[in-house]
Amino acid sequence: MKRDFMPTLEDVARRANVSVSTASRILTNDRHGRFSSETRARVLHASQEIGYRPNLAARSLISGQSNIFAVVFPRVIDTPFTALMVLQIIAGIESACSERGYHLLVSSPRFQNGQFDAHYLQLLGSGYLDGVIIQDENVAFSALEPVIQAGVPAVVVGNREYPYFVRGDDYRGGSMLMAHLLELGHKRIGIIGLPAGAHYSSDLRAKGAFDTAARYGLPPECLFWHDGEFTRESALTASRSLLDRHPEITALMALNDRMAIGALQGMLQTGRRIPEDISIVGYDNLPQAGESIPPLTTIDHSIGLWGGAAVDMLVELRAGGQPQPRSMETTLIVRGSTAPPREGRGHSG
Amino acid sequence: MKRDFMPTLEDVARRANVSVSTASRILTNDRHGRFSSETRARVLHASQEIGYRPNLAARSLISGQSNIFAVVFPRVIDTPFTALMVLQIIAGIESACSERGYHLLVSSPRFQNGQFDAHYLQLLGSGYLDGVIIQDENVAFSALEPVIQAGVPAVVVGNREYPYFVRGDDYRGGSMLMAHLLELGHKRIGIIGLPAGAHYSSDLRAKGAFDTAARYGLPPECLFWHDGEFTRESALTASRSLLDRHPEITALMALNDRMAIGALQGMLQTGRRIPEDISIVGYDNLPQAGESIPPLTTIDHSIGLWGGAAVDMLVELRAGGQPQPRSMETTLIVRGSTAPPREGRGHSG
DNA sequence: CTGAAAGCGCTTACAG
DNA sequence: CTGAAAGCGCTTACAG
Repeated sequence: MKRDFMPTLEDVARRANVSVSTASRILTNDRHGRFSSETRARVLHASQEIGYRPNLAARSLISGQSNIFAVVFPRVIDTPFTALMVLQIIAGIESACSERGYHLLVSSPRFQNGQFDAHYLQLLGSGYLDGVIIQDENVAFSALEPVIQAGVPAVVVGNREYPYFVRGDDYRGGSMLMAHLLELGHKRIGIIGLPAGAHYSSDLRAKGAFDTAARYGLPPECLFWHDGEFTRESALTASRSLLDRHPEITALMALNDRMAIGALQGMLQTGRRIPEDISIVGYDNLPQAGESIPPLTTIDHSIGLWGGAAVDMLVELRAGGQPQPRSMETTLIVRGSTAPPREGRGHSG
Repeated sequence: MKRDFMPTLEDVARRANVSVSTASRILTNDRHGRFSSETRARVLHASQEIGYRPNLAARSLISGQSNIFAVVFPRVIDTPFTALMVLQIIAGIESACSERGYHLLVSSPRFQNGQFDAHYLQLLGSGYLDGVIIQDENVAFSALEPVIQAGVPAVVVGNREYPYFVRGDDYRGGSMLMAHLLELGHKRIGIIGLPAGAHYSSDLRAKGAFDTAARYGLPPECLFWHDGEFTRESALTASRSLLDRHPEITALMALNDRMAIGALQGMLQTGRRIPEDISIVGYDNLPQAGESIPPLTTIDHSIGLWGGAAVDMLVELRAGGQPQPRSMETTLIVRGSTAPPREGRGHSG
């Protein structure tokens, strides 16, 4: 099953007429011993000639390091690999890993019967992983817990509590969105987010929004909540039912871009125009947010930079350091999906 | 750096009062020896108690198997990890791997200075990989080549020539799209695809389309080609310039859905209505194709099933079998983006 | 500056 | 049915 002939260190050594130790030291740039440049050249040359590649399993077994990081996105609320948000992050991680000489494994563990699948647990305990970058937003259970138990260095992406994290400022993002709508003059606002208490980031964004409404003097009865599932479909439905029940709403705040796009489509289906009849805002600033018609007002929290930051932290962690957690820049991006409410609307309930 | 205390087989053996060999055999379900159910129970129990997880590096070193597959999408024409098409495939592969007990590594090698990056080559020669699922559509150079050289079992996804593949029928897909437009009555058709001779699948789709036009008696001068890059942006521009130069065009065929969506947006920007003023078709049947307004007429080639099929083939290959390559079902999905040309249009040039 | 040797944690003939 | 031993391909003290 194995490739017919894979040259080993011994082959290199023999060919270069040195011991295996010497070959190993030269090939790994060991600071031990200053080999004559002649020896060094011989080894390098021999290695080249026979196409030597170190066996990573052997190296890993002896050194306790695999040069493999894993990115884990639990399969729960969401189907991770088709969510653009997740992809943006993975793309950044893959680039950074590749630049720094790490390989990247992807894992999307399932949670059932009170625990994560055995395959995931086996991976964590296998010694294969030098580190894990993990999104762990579900309040009800933690995919990070088994990582900690296994003693694998971890960096969290998002809002679960952990000393090493990369995240945006979700509270502030929610705040900015609400402030933007209020300053445009909206007075009846629908909000679509995950059920309260389920998801760290969604909760924070919502809290930022509610607190800000209060600060601006808008009573809670003027905010209309509808549960969503972070998917386009869920918000398509949610937006329609929200406006069926509360036609006085003049602005819709979706707690991610995917839902904002769903809401936009839902509103178009009812014949409303965006932003003339209703304003819509999202969160994440996915590429898609700029491509919808009209383009979405949303929050940018620099997700393209998360992957690189997370990998850097993991590398530092492995080197025995205590990396600073990273709160990424979070800004409001105003585009065409928001405008003041039409005259005579939004001012009385 | 390694977890402080990782129990080994020896720990299990000691605790269960058996030899390491016995512990190993029981834990790996070796058919060698029929252990007394009492011994078996003791070992299983001990293993449970101390939370034993096999060290995969050791296992891999001795067995020559890692239980790791890699999915590789070269970073060339495209930025793989944000293309939904790629993601659909990866999602399928990840599920299938997880079900069958394999871990999944992702790699997106860069091609420069006439070869792929060292990191990729090192991975292939490392002995870490039990198999590779690879997309290798670029005519100019091959990411599959080094895989073969390294002796790693491979399955190709798409149209590069190789005995083990999973793909749709791109020639037939291109054919069906063209036939659909011609039967609606279109006589001046724009086509946006990758530059001829660059990309296997794009070329086949184009060839299917051109051949079919000829078969229907439409002269080649009535087909207007514009190079694209498989991205939304490229088609947004391409569609506009195509119609600037050839306003007689009544239908646009984009060789993937992403470009079809770009074309749709490009046409909307010029004030055209879809499908009244111009019909648009895509390829792939991504979820997004059904969500645009109007939804896209496109080709479905079952990409959700590709991952599972590819993993199955790899598993069979590793078992010494000769898996049948798979041509996946390829069908025309007619939606709202196509209609007959308006009266008096498309009939004279 | 270089080498012989031990050992990482497993699996698997080989004996019994 | 069970165990002692060799060995997978490396790295790294320990000697010289």
